Amino acid sequence: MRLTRAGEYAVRAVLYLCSKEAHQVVGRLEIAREMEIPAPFLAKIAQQLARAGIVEIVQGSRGGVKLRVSPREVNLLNVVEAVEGEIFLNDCIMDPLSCRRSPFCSVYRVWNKARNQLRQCLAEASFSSLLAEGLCELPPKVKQKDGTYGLEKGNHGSILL
Amino acid sequence: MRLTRAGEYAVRAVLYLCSKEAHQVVGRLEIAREMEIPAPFLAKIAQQLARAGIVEIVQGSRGGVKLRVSPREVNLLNVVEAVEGEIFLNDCIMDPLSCRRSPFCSVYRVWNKARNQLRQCLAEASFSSLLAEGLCELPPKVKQKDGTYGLEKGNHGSILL
DNA sequence: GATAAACTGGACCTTTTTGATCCTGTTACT
DNA sequence: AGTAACAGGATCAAAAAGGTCCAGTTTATC
Repeated sequence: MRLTRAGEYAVRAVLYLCSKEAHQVVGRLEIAREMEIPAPFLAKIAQQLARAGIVEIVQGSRGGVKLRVSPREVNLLNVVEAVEGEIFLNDCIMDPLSCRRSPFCSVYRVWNKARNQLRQCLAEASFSSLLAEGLCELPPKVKQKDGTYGLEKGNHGSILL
Repeated sequence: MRLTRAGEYAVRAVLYLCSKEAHQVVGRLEIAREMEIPAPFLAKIAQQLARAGIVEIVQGSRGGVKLRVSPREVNLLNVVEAVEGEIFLNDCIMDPLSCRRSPFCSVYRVWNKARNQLRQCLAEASFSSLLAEGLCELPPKVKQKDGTYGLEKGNHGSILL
């Protein structure tokens, strides 16, 4: 009942991209370094985010990843479900046939409510709102000329979840 | 991000016990048979429920499991957390030190809200209310002389999640 | 056009978790 | 005393999580 590392890394990566200028291509190694994500693993995660239409992967020299949607249009639910698959909480909701009584079961109804509530909560958290709240930094945010928010080169973990 | 089999079985087992008369000792094999739970696995689960104070295990001949609390006093959250451990949804909430910025992180705050909401939802679902809503059966419930609700011998899955 | 930088997709690997089973010992009813 | 039933630890297989590696391909730049 918990978010996987892949899900966590995906959120970090998208958060980093959102802190950059729109449609800017960012190298995989840069994201991995700044957000403390294992670089080869990030490659897999980026592919899943690309399949979900959240990012676009640019091949070749000077390639990398760029955001395909605006930070206002993407939320925690999108990103988490892109890498973890749809959230169901339990088997009888994922596959109602796994339990013959599902539609009539009071327990089923509670889980279904819990699931809807959880997905709603994550869907309400757009990345623009997450960034607006301070980017997870201790010092007050300062917009810098490269478009990032107070991220020094080599300052690992300035944006961390 | 889903309930384990152990969690599902625990809910089934407690639901079955709640459908019996108060403090009635029910054999492990009976519960396993009626609720379609692997019997040796149920032994483990019953021990966890006992450690959590939800049931009491009666040893010796004619032994088994009995409820230690009333169906009004036990809810889905109690039972699920008894076998799965406390629900956290993600690592940074389980262990705030795993991420240096947790208290200042907007993402952390969203997950925390989601977690509280989920636990609240499960906590509101007492077993007495779950039973009141119909015990997951298709036919209207009929109280029988053995204290169960419409469970015929060998009618597997009359109470299913 | 050659080279180097960078991603692709699949294969592979290790560790942890899940989902059990089994066996010896103990408890308690008859 | 005998037997029914649980305790608790050891064990085990399958699946998922978490990652790594490599041969191949794409693209910018010299």
